[in-house]
Amino acid sequence: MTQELLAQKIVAAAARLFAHHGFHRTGMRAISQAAGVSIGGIYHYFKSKEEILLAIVREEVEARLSFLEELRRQDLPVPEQIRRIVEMHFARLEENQDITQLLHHQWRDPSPLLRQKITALYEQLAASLAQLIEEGIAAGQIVPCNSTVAAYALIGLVEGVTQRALAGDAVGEELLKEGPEQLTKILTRWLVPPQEKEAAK
Amino acid sequence: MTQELLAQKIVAAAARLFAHHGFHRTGMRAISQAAGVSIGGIYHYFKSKEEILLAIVREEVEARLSFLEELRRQDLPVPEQIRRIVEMHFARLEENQDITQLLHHQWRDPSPLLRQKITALYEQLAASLAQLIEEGIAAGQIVPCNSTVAAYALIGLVEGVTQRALAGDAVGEELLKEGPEQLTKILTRWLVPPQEKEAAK
Amino acid sequence: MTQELLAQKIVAAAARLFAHHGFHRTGMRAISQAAGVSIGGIYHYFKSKEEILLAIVREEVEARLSFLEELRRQDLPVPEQIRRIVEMHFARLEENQDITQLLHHQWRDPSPLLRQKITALYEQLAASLAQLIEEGIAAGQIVPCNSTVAAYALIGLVEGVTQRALAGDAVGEELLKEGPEQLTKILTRWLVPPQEKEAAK
Amino acid sequence: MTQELLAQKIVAAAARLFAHHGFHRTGMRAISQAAGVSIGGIYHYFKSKEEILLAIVREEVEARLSFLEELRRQDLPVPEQIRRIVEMHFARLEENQDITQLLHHQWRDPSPLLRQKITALYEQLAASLAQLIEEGIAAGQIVPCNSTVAAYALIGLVEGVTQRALAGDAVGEELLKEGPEQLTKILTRWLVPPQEKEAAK
DNA sequence: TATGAATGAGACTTCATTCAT
DNA sequence: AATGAATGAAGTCTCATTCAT
Repeated sequence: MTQELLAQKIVAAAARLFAHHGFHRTGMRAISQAAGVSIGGIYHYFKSKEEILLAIVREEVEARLSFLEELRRQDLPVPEQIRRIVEMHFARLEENQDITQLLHHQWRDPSPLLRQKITALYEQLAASLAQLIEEGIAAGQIVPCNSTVAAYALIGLVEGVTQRALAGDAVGEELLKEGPEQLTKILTRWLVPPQEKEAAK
Repeated sequence: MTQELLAQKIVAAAARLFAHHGFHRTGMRAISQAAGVSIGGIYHYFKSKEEILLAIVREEVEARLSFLEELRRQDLPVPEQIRRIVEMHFARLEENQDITQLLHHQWRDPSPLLRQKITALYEQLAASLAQLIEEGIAAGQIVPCNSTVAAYALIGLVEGVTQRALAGDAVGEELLKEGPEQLTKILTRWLVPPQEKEAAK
Repeated sequence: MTQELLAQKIVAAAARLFAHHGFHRTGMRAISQAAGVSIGGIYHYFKSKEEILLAIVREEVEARLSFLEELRRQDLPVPEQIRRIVEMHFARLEENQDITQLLHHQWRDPSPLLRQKITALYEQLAASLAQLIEEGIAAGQIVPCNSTVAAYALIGLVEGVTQRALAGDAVGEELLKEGPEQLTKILTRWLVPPQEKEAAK
Repeated sequence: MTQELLAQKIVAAAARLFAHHGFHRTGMRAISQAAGVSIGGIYHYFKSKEEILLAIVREEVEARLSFLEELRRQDLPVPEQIRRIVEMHFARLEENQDITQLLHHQWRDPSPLLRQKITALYEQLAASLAQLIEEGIAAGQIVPCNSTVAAYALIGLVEGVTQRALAGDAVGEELLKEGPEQLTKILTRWLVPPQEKEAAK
């Protein structure tokens, strides 16, 4: 219990520091101080600095995967599901900027082995989205297209906006405010066939 | 003259190494060997390692900006311009994966000061795209929308696919092959108003 | 009782690990796992890691000292006693390579204080041997010589062979097989006066 | 030139420290200070701390090997050759205690890989001695015996005495003074056949 | 101009030891 | 008595940068 709390504190501290200063520019000393643990203490919970990053990403990916699964159980129309995914993304963004920021682009930095592991995690998200899109196509709720391309395009589309939104300046705030609505519109135009749009009205 | 050639060699070597191993994991020694210059020699052309990265990004951003400017002079319909931008992106991808890969995501790694500089460069691209979109809206060639959101969404959309495309596996090849066509379709559905689509036929 | 058993297990585990990986390269965690005790548990029986090594060496030295004492009580001719010492060394070698290996050369590794303590133990062995040799000289069973030099030469002679014998390769096996007999021959030639040799026939 | 001098200084400093405090208890910081170089500087000449030890041992082994080769060219009787080897060993001992002390027993401490490398070097010495002994046997100058056993026994015999001789106490001084003569006597009795002994008179 | 030896701060990680439970 | 989480000093090594040549 206490142990898990400590691990949580380490992860939280590391996520914040990684997001602000980057993975390499964040030292174990900084993490240990931010988490209120000794340096050695960190190594009881994580075998290495890279493992901390892996834990952060894994946690976040798994949260999203279970969100997707739960969403799917509700049997909503696929366009509505996608709308909710975008909403979730922005909601999570506001409550936890650090980790969200980390999730996407930090994984170029570490060692090849870790990059590979993180990519594998990330892939699960894309695969899950691709499957969702294919189901939508089969149900006539989404226009036929290459679902793999679409999945990565969808992820990139949302990320492209959220990344910039987190800069903390005026443009960022605009994107944060307008983002969800605008993106939903874009996605509807892109993904939903005309007759479905009519029906959606 | 010789100097500029050497600087080019340094930039090329550094770009390749940064893209493959990351900024921090690439040492000056490795760059100097790959470029065939002495370590001291590098410091005649670049004040620091970060300046090399800055030069790489600046060069690439400027190439794209001048491409955009040239494109604009041709007075094509905006959707056609966007199509060509996507094409250009993929073309450049194939001929120079390293720098393209670098352009987008490496900028989390370096120091805050450099990050800021690179972000500023990057912003120019987004601003230019946003302006193009607004012109398209004004001309009725693009559906009305928040041009800033749209610009970042557009960039992210393309990047989301190209990032994954560069992994070098089977999925990557599929994306590389299908990407341009699929993305053009997506963009047409998203950006072009129905009546224009008819006209485009 | 249970305590002593545990202490024995710790000593045995530590001896094996020290012999295989060296004193410094063996961690308390490794010892605790190999002995099936918790780290804290080890500290109930030994004040420090160095005390474990000291205990190992002390035990081994004392075993040899009592062997020597018992041998002396049997009133054998000195050359025969020496022959039995060599035999004992090789016998112990086969049944407990680890500790034998440790006994001789590990003592350079630890701290000055411990080195001194181990050296003192070791010295007892040499002194005992020197005394035996002097008795042999007095009895005319051993050629006159500097008994101190002879004692250390004798120890080194045997160790030189056994050290190499423990490498585990083909040469090692040869030495292990030929060692006792060859060494006995060498020692006879070296130590026993001609007339005694005749008598020994 | 300067470079080699610096490397020599590093080796000398490291040898002294390794001999006095042991390999593991000697830090790179200590070596750098003792050698008057920065820590980083050491790494221009040696890839790692272990490479320093390897260089020390290699140098010493090679010095002895070339001594042996040169000795052999002089076509002396084998017993005389062996006498000179013992003399050389003691002479080198007095002029460079540190390295001599290191040569023999430090190699249990480092990593398995290094231990293997050092053992291989060491083996050359033994092989060279064994060959010398076999030549002596063939020439009737040495009593027939297993030359491998004899070589390791010979090395151990000398080492056993010199190791103890280096302790710096009264016993050590005695061994240092009496050693060469006593050992030569021992070796003559051990190795030289009776008729040769007569002849040697 | 060009070199690369030298610097030394700082990186990650290990480890013997302690102590609250 | 027994545990093992926690400590933090010290370990080896890397690296961007400098400067004498």
